[in-house]
Amino acid sequence: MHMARNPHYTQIWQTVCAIPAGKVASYGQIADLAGLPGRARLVGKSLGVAPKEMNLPWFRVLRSSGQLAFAAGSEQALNQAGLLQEENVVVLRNRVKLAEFQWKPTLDEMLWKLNH
DNA sequence: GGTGTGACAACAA
DNA sequence: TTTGTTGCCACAC
Repeated sequence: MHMARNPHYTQIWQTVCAIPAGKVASYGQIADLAGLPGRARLVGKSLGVAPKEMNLPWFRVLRSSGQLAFAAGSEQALNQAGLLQEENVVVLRNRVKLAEFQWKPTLDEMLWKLNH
């Protein structure tokens, strides 16, 4: 019997869904919260393959620097910046000020996941 | 099963 | 600040 190669995508998607509107998280932070420390790149990949119907708040996931993952001025970056600004997240020069907008999950927000 | 590739992170200049 | 290097690991060929 071999497991269906479930590469933790659902775990990652769940975690991304938990980011509240108006807040952002880094790829590494999502990986950590999903129980996959050091797998930030897997987070990016899993967002890339996530079904659109899932309506994931993918745009709330940024680099650890606060930079958007897409190149400044690219269509994707402008789209992401627009979605963030709809939530009153300020994007300047393709970057979000993490000190102001980074999600800091409370203990019960983290425990919520365990009840799944 | 070897090789190249990421929507990354940390660090060095 | 910006750019390059390296570590990382699951996945697609």
